[in-house]
Amino acid sequence: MKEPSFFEKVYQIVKLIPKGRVTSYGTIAEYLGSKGSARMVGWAMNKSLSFPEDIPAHRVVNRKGLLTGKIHFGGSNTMKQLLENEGMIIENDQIIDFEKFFWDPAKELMV
DNA sequence: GGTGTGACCAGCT
DNA sequence: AAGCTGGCCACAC
Repeated sequence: MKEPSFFEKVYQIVKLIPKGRVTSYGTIAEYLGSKGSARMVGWAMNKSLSFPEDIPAHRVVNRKGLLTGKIHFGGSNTMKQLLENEGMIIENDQIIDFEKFFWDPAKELMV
């Protein structure tokens, strides 16, 4: 059988993100072995919105903890609402204490 | 089948 | 110091 593509791996990682945690595109890309493919991760999220699967794309933000992808959630602050619903604080489209909520797969999955 | 794009990141000018 | 380009891989037209 075929191995999961970079694209598929991204979904696996995102779905593994625990509630109340967030991660960045570059981190996922780096974890997959392609640090420079950070763009692919975000782009994969865009497609995930069209997929019937439950991809918590709102838990994935950029390196600065900025909700760069909220625009694709409909242009509204839907992404912000989801994150706040999980117990985090968002201000000016930016996650407060981003480092504290940061979820690193390389550390969490690697035990 | 080639070109362009894409929710990024980091380095160079 | 800040702005911009390059790079990565996969999909859409």
